[in-house]
Amino acid sequence: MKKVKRTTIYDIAAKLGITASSVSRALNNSNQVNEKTKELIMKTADELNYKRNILASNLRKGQSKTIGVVVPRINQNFFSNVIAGIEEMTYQKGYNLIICQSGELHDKEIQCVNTLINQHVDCIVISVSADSYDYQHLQNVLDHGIQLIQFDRVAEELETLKVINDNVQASFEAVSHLIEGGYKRIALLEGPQNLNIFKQRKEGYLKAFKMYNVPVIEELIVENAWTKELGAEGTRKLLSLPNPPDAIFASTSDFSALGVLDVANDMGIKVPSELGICGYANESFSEITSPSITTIDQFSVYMGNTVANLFFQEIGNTDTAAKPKIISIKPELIIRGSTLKNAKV
Amino acid sequence: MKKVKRTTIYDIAAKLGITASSVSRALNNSNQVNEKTKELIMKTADELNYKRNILASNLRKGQSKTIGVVVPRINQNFFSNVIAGIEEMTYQKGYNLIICQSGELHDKEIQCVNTLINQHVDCIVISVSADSYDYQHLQNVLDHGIQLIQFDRVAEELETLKVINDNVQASFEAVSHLIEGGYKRIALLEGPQNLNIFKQRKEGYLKAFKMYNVPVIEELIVENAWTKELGAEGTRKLLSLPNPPDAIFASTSDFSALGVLDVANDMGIKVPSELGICGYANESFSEITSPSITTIDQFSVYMGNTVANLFFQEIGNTDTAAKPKIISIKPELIIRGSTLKNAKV
DNA sequence: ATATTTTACGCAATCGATTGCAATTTCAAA
DNA sequence: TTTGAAATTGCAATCGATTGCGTAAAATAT
Repeated sequence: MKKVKRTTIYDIAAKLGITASSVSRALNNSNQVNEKTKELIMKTADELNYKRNILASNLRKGQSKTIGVVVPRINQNFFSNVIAGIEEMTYQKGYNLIICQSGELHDKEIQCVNTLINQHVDCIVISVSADSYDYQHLQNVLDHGIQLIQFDRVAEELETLKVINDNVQASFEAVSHLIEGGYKRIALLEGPQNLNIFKQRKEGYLKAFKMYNVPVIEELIVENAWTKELGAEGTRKLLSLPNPPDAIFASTSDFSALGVLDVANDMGIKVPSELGICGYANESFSEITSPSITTIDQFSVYMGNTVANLFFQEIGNTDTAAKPKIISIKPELIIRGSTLKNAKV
Repeated sequence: MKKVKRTTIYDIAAKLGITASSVSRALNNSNQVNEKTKELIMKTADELNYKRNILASNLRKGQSKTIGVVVPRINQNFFSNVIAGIEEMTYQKGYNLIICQSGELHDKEIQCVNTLINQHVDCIVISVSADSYDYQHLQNVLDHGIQLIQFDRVAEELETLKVINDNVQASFEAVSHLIEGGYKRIALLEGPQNLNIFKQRKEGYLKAFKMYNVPVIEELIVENAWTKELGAEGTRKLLSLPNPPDAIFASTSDFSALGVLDVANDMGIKVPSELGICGYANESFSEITSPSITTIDQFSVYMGNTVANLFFQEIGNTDTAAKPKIISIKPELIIRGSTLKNAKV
């Protein structure tokens, strides 16, 4: 690659016999520079193919107009949607996004966060990884005076801005739907309980049982079943119980629900008449399985939008005493074939 | 958010009664600073919670250690996988990724590219949007001395580094598979022909016909059918022909193939016995439809890896005369139920 | 024509890290 | 003890843009 000397404001200034100050002011559309000169400068800048050096500009101004995003995996539907949603909003305002993936690893997450602090980003947006056990690195972000916004998977004990789904409610509605549909023995595939979201989904599950006065059966709760494979494994165990469940709520994801469906098919168990299945996240495929899978939509793109807007709202806000905001988005239960026990399909 | 004065190398220097020069050298692990002082500096830096200001560093060094990525949509499986693949490699080398989405719009794409030039990124990685009609903005990237890598959807006339799929070959194999499977009238759902990838897929389709000495039937080629809806629409037209096809190659995507499957199901046409279906891209759902859809895997994550590695390889290379490299990845035909005409399923 | 206010522009410092060159110190060889 | 080389450290310029302060020039008022 050939080294090209890029044109600076000094080049423009030299060509016009003026100072860089005026050029800078003109380019920033300051009103303390003559209209004629301004036009001239603009024209020359264009001719010389000038592009402002953001590094220099930001260094001087002490900001970076950059937002760092840390997610477990970029190529996971939910996260890529949230990122798309963030980008949509931030792009308009001239902000850039730096994206990192933690790969669900605590150490890598720490590295990512430190990288972003180094970059002097104006804000860090994060959804913590599954094996995060402490949050010193997030506290560190705050100590550096960097705005921190957590979304979806959040460390609740940290007082930061948060954008979350109301997992309890969603889960509650899903299980209520199963109960009302006539299912009697409803199993739960749960995720790592150190993640708030999975804890909340379990909470919603239990809440529904309480509400409908149905006793909870411990053996129907399967830990750590948050992939397709683990979901399938859990299902096999459940279905070979002397008294197997007649519905399974795969609270971790649609992938896990897919595992359930696979096993049911293998074992010749009819869905939804003999076994109801409910997933979580409204992955695109959940609509096209047969039967299609009842699931919960999290409005992920909208969630991204919300995160971005929250940030912009806060930078305008100098009130130190303001309490950290928590925005909760209500997910929506999407009822499909897999939970329609009594319907004629 | 409270304003926090961040510690600089001058703070460290002052505390130790030495110069910033030495601090800088120590932090860069230069060997022209005494081991003892170095240790002391490191320790103090740590105590003061020092983080290097990358803006200043990069400004001075005239680089940004940042790679810009422009894709039509972040939250599209293929692209988010490529991005994940790029990130995997670049992260290790201390590079950051700035992500933009063009939304398939030419103008937004230009804006994105300009933003990235402003940012003084070291490299721009791009997959052009569907309605791009000229490539002045890409030429502009080169004129600024910024490395440019195109992937998947590329402007062929521009001499840049490219990482592509061998679409012709993949398409050829897919259609050959259909022909050999006993399908006689094979239709093509094609995408916008201004995108090289779709042109190539059509080429592969035609090539297979030639190879097997099968005449091409123009009425079986449907333009611009690259979403699920358009795919469905095209399929309806095709199947209502006096002499309908017995196989459809949805060369644009699995989504389009899904549209085909839906219509076939609606019309009571049996897949694969009465109608064969082949998609493109190996979306996760293609495996779980019934029947599962034969498709083509593009090794998207690997493609991202390749892009990143290509970049790192090139920055070491000062040879101006070197010709731009084109790396072609061979996709793989994944045969599934939807094209097994004669198999007993 | 003179005084006063605007307007437009220049000067020079600043943001924080890096680096070529010079100066000083250290240490071993003569 | 002197000398020369090597190892450390300091000085000061630099990257490019921004901005407070000051001044000259132009515009307005007296």
